[in-house]
Amino acid sequence: MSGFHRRPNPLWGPPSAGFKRQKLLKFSKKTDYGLIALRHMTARPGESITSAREVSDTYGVSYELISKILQTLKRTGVVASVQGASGGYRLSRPLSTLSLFDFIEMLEGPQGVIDCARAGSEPCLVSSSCNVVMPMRELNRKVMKLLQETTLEDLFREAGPLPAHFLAHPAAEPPVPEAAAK
Amino acid sequence: MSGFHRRPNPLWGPPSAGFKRQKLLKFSKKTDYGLIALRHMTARPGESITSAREVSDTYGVSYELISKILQTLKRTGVVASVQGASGGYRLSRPLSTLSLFDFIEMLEGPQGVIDCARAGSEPCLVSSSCNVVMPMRELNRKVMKLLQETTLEDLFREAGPLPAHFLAHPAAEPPVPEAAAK
DNA sequence: CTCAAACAAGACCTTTTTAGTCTTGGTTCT
DNA sequence: AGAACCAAGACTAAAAAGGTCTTGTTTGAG
Repeated sequence: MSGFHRRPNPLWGPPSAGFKRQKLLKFSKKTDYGLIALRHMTARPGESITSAREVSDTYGVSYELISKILQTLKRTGVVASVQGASGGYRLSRPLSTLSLFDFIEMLEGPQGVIDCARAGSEPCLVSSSCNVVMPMRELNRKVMKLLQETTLEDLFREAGPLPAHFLAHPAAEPPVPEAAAK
Repeated sequence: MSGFHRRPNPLWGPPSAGFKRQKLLKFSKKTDYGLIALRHMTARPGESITSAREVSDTYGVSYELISKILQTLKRTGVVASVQGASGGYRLSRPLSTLSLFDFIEMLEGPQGVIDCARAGSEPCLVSSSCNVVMPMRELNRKVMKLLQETTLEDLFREAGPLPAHFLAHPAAEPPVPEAAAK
């Protein structure tokens, strides 16, 4: 071996402050985009229907992505879809009845702090007498409770009104300088 | 050299039905193993020193992994290390002063619900007037508070005493039926 | 009655993150 | 001197997440 390759490893190594990304309670973009979409829809009381394309154009997120998310939300009964040319999505239940907990589970699957319990023969190497699982469950319960007590309405109300330029019709006047160039 | 323990390691086992993995508040194994190690150490008041090898052997987790974690914990002042043949690690502060929040941050990095900040030129597509960020921050604050209010001592106390077979000296009597074969 | 715009669904690819292994070096007790 | 530690980092493999592409169906408008 000729010498040591001293490549900087961005993960793991660096002193104390080299951390890169947040985790814990970091919802994936599904939740993120889902919230954005619902927020957008609720903020336009006049127009009860919103297309995935509109959300995609307004916020610059991938059409397919937002599409999938809205489809999931339709399956779980949060929105209803309208087929056809001038179709789209519409809220099908008041957001005051939708907890953040439920919303997240819809998009990200079952939530929990620990998943020692598995389908395999042995649940987990240490689980049979794992001293960590039990107290974690308790913590988990508390966090979940917090999420259950927060409705999307609460969340959006705290956020204040949607800025005007998000409400403008994309067709009416595109505020983005860059042309679609399609 | 036929190397190290070839344990099956079924932690995080096979894909379950439907959703594959839990997220949200799912700590990585770092936190998991870190807790196990600290728990192990606190449960043996007589023996104030514990080697990484001992933890690794007792719980069947990779020696290198647990080693790295303990090294990190040393860097952050939770444990102190003792070099040499009969060296190891020892708690260097009471766990009643260590919040779960701090512990997790030590091992996983800064925590938070949202990271709109992107590596690109713009921080985030919607961040400048994102209606979702603000209320999320509030939620985040609550969750973090919960983690801050829980100390590792609380966590372990709730868990009850460590089963006896985890306390036995590995050298004294190996409780595992399968021989090390090396 | 055709076309454009929308929903619907799923296969596929790319990147990032995580878990785990390997190597080398240094310390201290016996 | 050697065994049993800690210490630090590079490297590899596997998994997850994010994103794209493709194909099909419905429906309103011209």
